[in-house]
Amino acid sequence: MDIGTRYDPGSVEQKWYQVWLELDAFRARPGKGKTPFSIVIPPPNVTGSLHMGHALDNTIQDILVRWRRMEGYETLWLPGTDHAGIATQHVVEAELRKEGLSRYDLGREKFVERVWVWKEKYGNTIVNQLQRLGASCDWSRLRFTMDEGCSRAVREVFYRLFKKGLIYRGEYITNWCPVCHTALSDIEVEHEDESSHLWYVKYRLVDADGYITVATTRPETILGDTGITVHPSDERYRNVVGRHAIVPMVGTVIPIVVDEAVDPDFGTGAVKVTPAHDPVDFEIAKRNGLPPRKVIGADGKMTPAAGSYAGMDRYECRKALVRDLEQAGLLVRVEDHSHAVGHCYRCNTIVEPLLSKQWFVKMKPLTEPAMRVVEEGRIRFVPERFTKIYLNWLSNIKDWCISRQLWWGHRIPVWYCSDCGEMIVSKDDPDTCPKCGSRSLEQDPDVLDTWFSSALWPFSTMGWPKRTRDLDFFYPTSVLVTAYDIIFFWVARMIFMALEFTGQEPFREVFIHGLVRDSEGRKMSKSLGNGIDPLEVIEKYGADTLRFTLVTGNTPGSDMRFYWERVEASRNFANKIWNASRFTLMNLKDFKPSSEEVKAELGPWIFRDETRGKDQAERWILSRFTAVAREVTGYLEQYELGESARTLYNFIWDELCDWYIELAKERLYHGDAAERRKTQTVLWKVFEGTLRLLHPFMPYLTEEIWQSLPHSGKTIVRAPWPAPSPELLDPEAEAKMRLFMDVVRAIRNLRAEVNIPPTQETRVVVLALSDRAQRWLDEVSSDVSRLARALPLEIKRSGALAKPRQALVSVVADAEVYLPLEGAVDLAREIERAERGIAEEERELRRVIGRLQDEGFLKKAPQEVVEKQKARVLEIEQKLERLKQRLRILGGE
RNA sequence: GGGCGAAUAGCUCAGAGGGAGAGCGCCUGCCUUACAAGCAGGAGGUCACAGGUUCGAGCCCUGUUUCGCCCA
Repeated sequence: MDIGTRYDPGSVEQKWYQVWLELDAFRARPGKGKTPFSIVIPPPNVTGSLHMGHALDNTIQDILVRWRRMEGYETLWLPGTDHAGIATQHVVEAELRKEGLSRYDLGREKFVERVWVWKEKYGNTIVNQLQRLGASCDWSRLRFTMDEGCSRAVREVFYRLFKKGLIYRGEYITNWCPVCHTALSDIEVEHEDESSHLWYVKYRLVDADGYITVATTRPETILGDTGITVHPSDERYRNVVGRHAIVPMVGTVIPIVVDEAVDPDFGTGAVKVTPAHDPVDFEIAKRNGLPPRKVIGADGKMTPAAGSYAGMDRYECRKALVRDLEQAGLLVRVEDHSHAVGHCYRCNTIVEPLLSKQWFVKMKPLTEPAMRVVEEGRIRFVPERFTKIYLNWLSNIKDWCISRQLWWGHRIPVWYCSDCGEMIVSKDDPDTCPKCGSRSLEQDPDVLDTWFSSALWPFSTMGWPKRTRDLDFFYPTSVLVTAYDIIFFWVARMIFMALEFTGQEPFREVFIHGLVRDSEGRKMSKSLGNGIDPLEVIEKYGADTLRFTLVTGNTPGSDMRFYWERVEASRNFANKIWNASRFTLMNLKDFKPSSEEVKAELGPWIFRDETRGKDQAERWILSRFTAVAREVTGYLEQYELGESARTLYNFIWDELCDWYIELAKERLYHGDAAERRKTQTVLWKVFEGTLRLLHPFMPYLTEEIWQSLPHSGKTIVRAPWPAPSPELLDPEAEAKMRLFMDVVRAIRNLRAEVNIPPTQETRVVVLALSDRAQRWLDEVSSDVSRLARALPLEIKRSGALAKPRQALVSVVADAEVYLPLEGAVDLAREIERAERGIAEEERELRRVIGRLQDEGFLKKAPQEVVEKQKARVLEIEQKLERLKQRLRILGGE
C-alpha cells in the first residue's frame, strides 16, 4: 500500500473493481435457507451517459445493496438499460443526418438494424460508468428492454390485455408532437403557463341580422370549427340556440348548440367547437353530433381543409388569420390571457391535440388493485407523503395511449390481413390469416410506448412469463429506489402491471429521493449547460468522494444542491481516513493477532489481559463504536442514509481520530508490552470494524485499507456487517472520558486565552470535586499532561490547598482547572470574566428552578426529565459557588 | 383552482416535544514524528410572522407571508 499523505483514489478504484469482478463478488446465487434482498435498477436510457441524478440514484441503491449483502442477505442488484424509443431514434437520426441521410432514405428495416449497431457500439457506455461509480450490480444478469426475454414479456402482456379487453384501438384526440412525429401519453406532456391572448371573434348569424361573439385562445382552429356551444341555462343566448352561424374566413355554416361543459363565465359564455383539435371539444362534438374537421396536420402545418391558409405553420396561420379577421372587422377585441400550454417532454415543442387512431390501455380495472396494495400498506412509500401523490394520480387517470409512430421500439403485435381486413393479435408472428388463409399480412406499423416495457421490468428481467428460479427466489423485489419525477411514468405502471400479471406487488417498498440541482437550485440540464458530469467529479476526487457528497447532502424525498465545496469536504474526509490508516498501519507493524482474534467480532474477549485500570480510552472507544454501529444500522433501516453517513463522519473524525488515536499514542510509544498489545488490538479492531460500517458508502477506500489490515476473507464486500457485543457498552468509561475531555478542553481553552503557544509546557492545577473525580483524573493524568501540554500537573482533592489567586480558572462538571500565572494575570479582566460567568449561570439557574417550581411540570413531565433538571440545579449551583469563591479570591480576601 | 414541500449561523443544510447542531466561510494561534486536504481555540441564532395546544414548542395544531414543485 502506498503511504503518501494524500489519498489517491485514481490508482485504487479501478484496481479494486477489477478484483471484485474477478472474485465474482456481486453474483447472486439463489438457494435454500437464504434470505433474499433484491433491487432492480431503474434502467438508464441506453443512449445516455451518467448524470448526477443517476449518480445519486445508484449510490443509494449500492449503499443498500452492499449493506444488506454484508448483513448476510442473498443480494441481487439487477442491472440493465432501457431502449428509450424517441431519444434513441433521435440520436441515430442525427448521425444519419451527418451523412446527408434521413431514416426514410434507409427504410424501416435498415434503420432499425442501424440502431442496433449503434446500441452494440455505444450502449454500454452507461454500464461502464456505473462501474466507475462502484455499483455492485450482478452484471451476469444484465438486461435490455428490447432483448429477447423482455420482448417476449411485452408480447405476452399485450396479448393478454387485449384478450381481456383492456387494450383497444380507437380514434381519439391525442397529444401529438409535430417534431417527434408521434403521439404521446398524457404524462409525456409538460404544462407551462404562457402569457398569450384571448381573441374575441364575431360569427355572423344565418338568416338574421347580428352576430354571436366567441372567445378563443387558438384562433387558427377557427378554420376547423363545426359548431358553437353555450351553457343550456345561459339566458343571454336563449334566442340563438338552435340557429346557425357562419365561420369567418371559411364560410361554412355551423349550428349553435348547448352543452353542460361550457363555462358561462369564461369569455362571452359562447365557445367555438373544434372537435378535431381539442379534447373537450371532441367530447362536446360527440354529444351533439358535430363532425370533426381536421385543419392542422401531423407536421404542425395547415391542411388543405384550411383553404387559403393551407401549408402555413400553425402559428404563422394564427398571425395571418388574426390580421384577416381584423381587416374584416370581425375581431371584437383582444385581451391578455395566460394559460397552460402543453410541451413535448422530449423536445419541448408545443404539443398539438390531434384526432388520430391509436392504441390504448383501459386503466380503471388496473388501477383499482394498484391503489389497494398501497392503501393496505403492502407497498410502502418512503417518505410516506408520496403515497398521497401516487393515489391522487391513479384516481384521476385516463386511458393510456401506448402507440407511438416511431420505428425504434417493440412493434405492436397486431397484423392486418390485406385480403379480408381481419385483425390478428398474436404472441408469435403469424404466417397466414386465420380467417381467410391469406398470406398477405401486414404488421401494425406503430411501436409501443417505451414505458410499456419498463412497466414489466421487475419481472420481465427475471424471466417472466417463464417461471424461473430467480423469480421464485428474488421476486417480489425488496425495494425500488427512484426519484419522485417518475412515480407516474414508471412506479405506478410497474405496480399495476405486476399485480395483473404476477399476482404480486413488484416491490415491498419504494424509496423516493429528490433531484440534484446546481448550486443555484436550478435543475441541471443540457440546454442550460449547468450540468456537472459525475465522471468529472470521479476523475478529480474519486468515486467514494462523489458518493459521500451525494449521500450526506441528502434528505429523503428532497432535492439537493451540488456544491464543489462539499465535494472537497468529502475528499478531506477520505483523506482523513487515509491518514488514520497510515498511523494505524505504522503502529501495527510488529502486531500479529491470533487467527481467533482475526475472525472474532468485537466483544468482551478483548479485555482478557492484565491491563485493567489503564484501558479507559479503550473501553470508551469500544463503547462508542458499539453505539455507533447500532446507530448507523438503525438509520439505514429507516432509509436515513444521510444521517447514517454523518454519524460515521462524526465518529471517525471527532472521536476515533481526535481523541482515541491521540490517546493511543502514549501507550503505543511508551506502554509496557501488554498495554501496547491491548492498544494495538483495539485500534485495529475498531478501525477494521469502522471500515466495514463505512464500506457501503465508500467502497474503494475501505477495501484498500481493509486489505492492508489483518482481516479474514477475500474482500470487504463479503465481510460481515459489524455486530459488536452489547456488553461493550460502558457508561462508566464514557463518563470518565467526558471528565477527561472536559478538563483537557478547559486547559486548552485557558491557554489559548493568554496565548501560550501549543508547544510550551505550562503548570496546571486541577481540583477534583469528588473522590471519584480525583480517582478518575489520577488514572489519566499523564494523558492530560500530554494532550494539554500541562506540566507540571497537580491533581488535588478540592480543599486540599489554597486556591491560587494569580491564576486563570475554568470550571467543569466535576473539577476546577487552574492555570497559575504569577504576575501575568490581569486582575480586572479576571474579575470581569468571573462576574460574567456568574450572571450567565444565575440566569440559567433561575430558568431551571422556575421549571422545578412549576407544579404542572413536576406532575406531568416524565420522572427522568425531572431528575435531570434537579441534577442540573446541583451542577449549576456548584459551578456558581465556585465562581463566587473565585471572585472573592480575586477581590483579595 | 387543488395538493405537496421549504423557510434554523454569512452560505448550504441536519435536527427525535425536555440544555440550538454540522460542513464551508470568518477570526486567533500552531509545519505538535497519521494527516496544513491538518491541529487547537473562538466569534456568529427573535429557529419566517401571528395565534393556539402543552408543565414545556425549532418540532404538534390553525392562520398569514415568501419561495419552489406537482396536478387540473
